Amino acid sequence: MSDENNFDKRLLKWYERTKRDLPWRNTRDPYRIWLSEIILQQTRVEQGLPYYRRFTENYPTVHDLANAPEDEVMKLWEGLGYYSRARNLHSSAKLVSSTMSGAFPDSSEQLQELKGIGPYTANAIASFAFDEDVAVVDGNVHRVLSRIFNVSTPVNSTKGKAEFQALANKLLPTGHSAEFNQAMMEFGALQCKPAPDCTICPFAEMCEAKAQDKISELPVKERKQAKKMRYLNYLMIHNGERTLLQKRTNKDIWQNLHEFLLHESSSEPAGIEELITNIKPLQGPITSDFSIDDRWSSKHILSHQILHVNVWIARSPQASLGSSNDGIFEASLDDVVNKYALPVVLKRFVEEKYKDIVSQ
DNA sequence: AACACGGGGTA
DNA sequence: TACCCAGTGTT
Repeated sequence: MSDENNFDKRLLKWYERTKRDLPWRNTRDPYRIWLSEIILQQTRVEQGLPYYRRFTENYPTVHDLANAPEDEVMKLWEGLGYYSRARNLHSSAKLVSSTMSGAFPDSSEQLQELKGIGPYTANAIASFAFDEDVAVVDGNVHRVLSRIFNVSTPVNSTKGKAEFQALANKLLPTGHSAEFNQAMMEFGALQCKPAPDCTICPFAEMCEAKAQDKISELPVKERKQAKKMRYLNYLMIHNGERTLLQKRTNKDIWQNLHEFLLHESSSEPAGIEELITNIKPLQGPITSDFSIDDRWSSKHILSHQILHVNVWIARSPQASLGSSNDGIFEASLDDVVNKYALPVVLKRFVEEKYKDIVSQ
């Protein structure tokens, strides 16, 4: 139909007039495009931009990233969230650097075999770096297509995923996937926003959702997930110079990030005694000779849970704090700030309290 | 198909 | 508060 035939021309015209100058649009290097796409998963351009600059500066090539220590990669990712992205990034960099001698797969299908690359990212890299005729479908594309063509199939259903992908592929002009995909996402990000100004929209007169006054109802997304309440109670034992630290390894939030000795509970702990009872190594190789200096509390609201974070600051007079075979180790306070990646809430704690602790 | 996974911006 | 963001991996 004619509306659909004109769609790409109208979109590209808008794009040429409105597009932002973003660094990953000025390269064809698959490595940099891949890096930008991983960073931008579920992340706004403005938030991801400084991280992209940091990574390309520290790791100009995939080999540089592959050869970096994992703790260093996690530290560069600190504060960006969804930390499995950083682990998969590093893991895939090693694979590409070694077994593929630095050359990324050049098709969407093969790209999806890499950890951290799903349908969206594979199509993005394949189109931006290799001009493959595959359409990207992300949150922006859902908004744009559901509204202009009045598609109310839930975007996160199996049927919806197939439908939006097929529609986007149909609209894509052969041989121009890179520009078209950039334009679709830019249009969703700048014009067809969750609460858009339709008075300046180039599709206003052909937009089916606008004609039916259904802009605010589209796209349709099925939701669930109630917020969970968690109490993370930390004991920070230090001697003014070093402190005890451990790395999170469970299938849970903050995997591979560092934290102090932890006792998690489902309600506010009775007191420090509860921590001392429940943190196992305290009965063993960790020194029990300490005094509580201070207590710091903070409520951290995440998308799917509310974290009550309590930190008891304990000073030990002993030169050695002890350690154990439970992955607990001594780290200098300097390294806690500069070397190890911490969850944002603990990073905030350190920033607030670091000077107090070292000056005692 | 349903969940888990972060942190920050916006209305 | 609720929703959203250049989504992916696991169960």
